[in-house]
Amino acid sequence: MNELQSSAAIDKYAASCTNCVLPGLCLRSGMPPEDVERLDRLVYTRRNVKQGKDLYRAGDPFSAIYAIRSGFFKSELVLQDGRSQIMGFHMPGEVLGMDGINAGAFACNAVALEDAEVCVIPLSRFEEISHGFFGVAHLLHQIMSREIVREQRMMALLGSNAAEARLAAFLVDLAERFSARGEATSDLKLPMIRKDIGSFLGLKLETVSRLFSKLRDEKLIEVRKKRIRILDMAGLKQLL
Amino acid sequence: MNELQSSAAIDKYAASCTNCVLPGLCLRSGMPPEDVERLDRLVYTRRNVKQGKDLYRAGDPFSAIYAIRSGFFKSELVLQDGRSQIMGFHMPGEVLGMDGINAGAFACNAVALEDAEVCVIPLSRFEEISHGFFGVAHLLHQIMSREIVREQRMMALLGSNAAEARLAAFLVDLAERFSARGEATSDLKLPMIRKDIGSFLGLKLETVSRLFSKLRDEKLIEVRKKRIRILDMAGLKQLL
DNA sequence: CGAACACTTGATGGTCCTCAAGTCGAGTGG
DNA sequence: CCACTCGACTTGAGGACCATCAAGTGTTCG
Repeated sequence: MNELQSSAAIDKYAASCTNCVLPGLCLRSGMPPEDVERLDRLVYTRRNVKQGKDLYRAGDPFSAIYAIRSGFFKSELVLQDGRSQIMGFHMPGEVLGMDGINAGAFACNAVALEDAEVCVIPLSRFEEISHGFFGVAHLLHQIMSREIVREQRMMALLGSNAAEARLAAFLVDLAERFSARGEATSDLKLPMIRKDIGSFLGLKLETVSRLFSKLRDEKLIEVRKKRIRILDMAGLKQLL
Repeated sequence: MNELQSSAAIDKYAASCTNCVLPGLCLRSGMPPEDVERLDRLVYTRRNVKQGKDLYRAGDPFSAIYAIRSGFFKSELVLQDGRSQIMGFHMPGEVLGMDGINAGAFACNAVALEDAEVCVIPLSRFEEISHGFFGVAHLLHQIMSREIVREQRMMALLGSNAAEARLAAFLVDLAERFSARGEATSDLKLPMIRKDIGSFLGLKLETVSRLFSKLRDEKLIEVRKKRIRILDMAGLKQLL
């Protein structure tokens, strides 16, 4: 529906990868400048998503992938019985929507945890252009493969049975992803609620809360609602 | 190292997607005939892997992806402390090695559970050819996306806390994959040991054994060692 | 035939879930 | 501004489920 906006609006939100504020992340990471310029041609528009609204829902036809410019997202899988399972949290510089390529429809809901902005990369353009555009094709493969590896690590985490280790791994992972974006690595703002953390880690929200308290008692972190401060990163990593 | 074999051996094992026995699966699923012929040019050789041997190991340079012609594989992630986590089981018609694209090295060990044969699709060729070969590029994207979705479903399974449901889902998934290959859907030969099933599902081998016995007592399956017969598929699905 | 491995089954204990009560903070309307 | 409400979070008590430890059977292979 956003593709239907007026051309004035398109101009207003016209994206420019060349001038993108994201520091060498997103789709253009490691790209030579001439490729970044060509990448510009793939990106028609940006799109704003209000907190709590979704970027896409499971079953929506797969029409684009999205690069996050600002704001956190969660992706959730809704099961037949109505319960939902959090599949991951996504921060600026990361790419959303790769799960839609297979069936031609998105497999998850992508919900904004804060007011957010994304770059829209329409499907129609991207396979067409990457066809004659070697850098993009390889980059796309890398991003998809990274997604596969990320999920493999997550499966390994869920398979390991220590709840405390899972939460520690969750915090370490977030800290490293913040750090890769040049942000503070010890002072984390977690925009997601305890229930979603629990769903992601295969735990109940009460367990998550108890474990935060436990890590606090062990002097590994400080907890103030959604602000988590890491006091002893080495100690956290030792729990894995 | 297999790429170094004599040209006679190469001829002997020369693959032909056109004549492949796999019924519309593997890489060529849904491809127009002229594309299948072009696909032939990507596939240099086949390679045999003896039971218990590995096709590749974590850290090996990513030099090819592999389409399984015969035999089961498991992929395992070895953690720092030496314990290993099973990431998945793979049957003929499926593709192995997608996790290597990202870092340029494989992330998992791929181990043959039976004597097996794979088609080797060298990296050097495939990105080069898919560059000027639209059908392959799209197909590759689909296969990678399918892998992402498969792992998402697996994560959802591990997040749900019912051990019996996990094992039931495992059996249903296997039955459906056999069925997609035109094989018997109720009489399954599981080439993997209980310990690996447990690792995959986040359970201990004793629990897996107990759950097989429980499903047997509930008249949902018959258990004879590695042969599992599904007596009540609807009943199994109801456990999810 | 012996040894190593795969598997099954039992007893016990720990971890995490369930149910429940209560605090804190944000947002709303009187 | 305060009372109210609602959602997010914390903490406690009890119990279910699965892991652990252990013993024993069956199978494979040199």
